Amino acid sequence: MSDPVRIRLSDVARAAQVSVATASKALNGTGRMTAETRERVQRAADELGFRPNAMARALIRQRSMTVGLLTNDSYGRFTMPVMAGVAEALVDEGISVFMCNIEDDPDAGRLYIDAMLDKQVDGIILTGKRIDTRLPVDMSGITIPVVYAFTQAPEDAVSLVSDDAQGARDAVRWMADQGRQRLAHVTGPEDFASVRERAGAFAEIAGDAAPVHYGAWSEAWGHAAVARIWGSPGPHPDGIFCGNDQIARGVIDALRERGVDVPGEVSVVGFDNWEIVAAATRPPLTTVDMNLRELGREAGRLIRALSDGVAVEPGLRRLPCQLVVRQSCGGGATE
Amino acid sequence: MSDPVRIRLSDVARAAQVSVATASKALNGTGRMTAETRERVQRAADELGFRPNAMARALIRQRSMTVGLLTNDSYGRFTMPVMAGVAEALVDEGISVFMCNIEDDPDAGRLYIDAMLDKQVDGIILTGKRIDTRLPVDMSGITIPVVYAFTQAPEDAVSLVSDDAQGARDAVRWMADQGRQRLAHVTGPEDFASVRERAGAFAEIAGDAAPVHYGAWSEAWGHAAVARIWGSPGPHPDGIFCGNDQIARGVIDALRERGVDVPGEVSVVGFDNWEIVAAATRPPLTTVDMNLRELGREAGRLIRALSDGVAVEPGLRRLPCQLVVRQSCGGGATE
DNA sequence: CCTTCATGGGAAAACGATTTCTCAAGAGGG
DNA sequence: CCCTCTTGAGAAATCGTTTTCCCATGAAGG
Repeated sequence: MSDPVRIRLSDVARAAQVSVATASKALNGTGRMTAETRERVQRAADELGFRPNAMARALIRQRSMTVGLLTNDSYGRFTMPVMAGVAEALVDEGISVFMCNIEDDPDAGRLYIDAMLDKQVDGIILTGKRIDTRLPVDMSGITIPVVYAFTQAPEDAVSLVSDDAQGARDAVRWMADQGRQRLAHVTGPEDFASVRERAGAFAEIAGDAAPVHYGAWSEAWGHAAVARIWGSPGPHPDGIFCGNDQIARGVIDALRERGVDVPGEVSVVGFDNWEIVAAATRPPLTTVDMNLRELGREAGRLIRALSDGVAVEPGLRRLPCQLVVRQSCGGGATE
Repeated sequence: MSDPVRIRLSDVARAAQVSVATASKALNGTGRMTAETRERVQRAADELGFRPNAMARALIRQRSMTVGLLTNDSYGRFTMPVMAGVAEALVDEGISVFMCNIEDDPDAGRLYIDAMLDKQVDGIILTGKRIDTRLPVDMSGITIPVVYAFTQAPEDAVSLVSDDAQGARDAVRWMADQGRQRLAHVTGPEDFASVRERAGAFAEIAGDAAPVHYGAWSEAWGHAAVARIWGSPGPHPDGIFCGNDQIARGVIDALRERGVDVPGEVSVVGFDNWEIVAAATRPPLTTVDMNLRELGREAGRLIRALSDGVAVEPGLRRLPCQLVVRQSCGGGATE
């Protein structure tokens, strides 16, 4: 019941009858010694269950093997996958991640950044819920590596976003390939960069004459948009590309309520691949996945490279999105 | 452009013309010295922007001011609020949280637990997505404080869950108070402890004769349940308590499609207060909030107490849920 | 036989704080 | 005038590693 004391390197050294210096070198594969000595130390370490104290190691190596992840996405919709990717990319190196949620509070931002700096993190990844707003933190004067992932970044920073335009193009092209001729776009507020980007891509494929309806990021707006479109005269669209999955959900529900068949009469495609929404629509939603996990993985790799001193070209990197085909658009698998 | 060197305590000491020992004591408010000296050191520290190296401090104090948070809820639905609460409770003490997601992978579990131990965390909080399954990690032999929050715990552990029975009772009682007489319960799979607990509470208030329909945690099941109930003869329920918000959403949608007015003819109450679902139902959903953030806060407090050596009674603590009244049940505010 | 050199291993200085002693100086008492 | 006691401050040990020398030893070469 006594506190099972932690085994120190000196304990291993004593057990193996060598000095701590030799023990350290043996376990780290550095220094020169006979194979026999190295093995003896290894064995002793294993038997005693030695685990090096990361604090002591960090102190001398000047590397804490820790990175900070700051987000303002309290809901976790975007952050959880990014974080999973980051962790995945770094776990093999024994690097762990400190996650902090600052919810748009600049004070919390300062507080957490300071805490990270005090803890000597090797790098900071900033991530958020919106690609065109910055986290309320002042990163000037920070000398450790910083990577921006899915949040707005200064020009000269290393940053990562999803290639919304490509994703949108793929989605719209897919509808066109299904033979849809009269396409429409129902999306969120025009002041979101991702809205403009997706709308631009939509126009690129569907033509400048194809209507774009701006509104809110909600199911309610999807409903309202359908009411508006079907309420006006003229031929109705046979394909609707939605700015996100919630809007798509609203659109599909509204169409069903009007007796319009999806995907028979109208194809619908969403954006985000938010499983919980996409899988629950009737029919299940064909939508664009932003590959946030891969984005997180890349962020992790970049942070690692940077803190290893590898030169990394600054600037914005766009990572490809992927169309996930379900049934709301025809032509899909029967998932 | 040169690396703005970090200020060390020795720099402060030199600037204030005292020894590091005195500087340390001055800044920590310990030791004996004239007020003038203390202030001088303080001033020097401020001017230089001194921030103590947490690693060095942790090494000697044997406290890393860090806690680990392990979860298997990759989606973050439950973990994000818990984590926010934990961070909130600990940030004032300068304690940060290491978050790791193990997604039910025992290898990842071991890996992350070891990483936390190596990093000398002062405690570990285990949390999950389900109250009646354990995380796939072996906690035996762990000597630092452990708190279980919203996940199954050994008998003699300190653990925290939401009081689902109380939440369910409140919800059902609320429907009864609205004059609903024929109550039904549509819920998830019977092998979930929370399903049984909520169903038990339902029966307690609605009577043992009131029907309980077990199924899946999905919208689809909500639909199916309504089809089944309304498909059979006899008077239909005028109040449906649902096992979670997704089921409630399905139920409400199905009722609307049948032309049954909610809340006019039938009241519906959900469970979870998953904003994104609850706010999008038509009408907005009255539902039970599990107060996960407060649960996280309490977990943080407990971990802190434990690592301060305060004695904490082991065992299960149930934290109250709260009914959030919207419009799906009548009687509510007009939010 | 003497010099040089490679080799295995250890002593000790870091890393940046905290904490325990120790000590000089001045105050006060007899 | 001497002794004791308080007070302010510093020297040094410590936390648990890594890393840089440095030193024996024995082999090889002239």
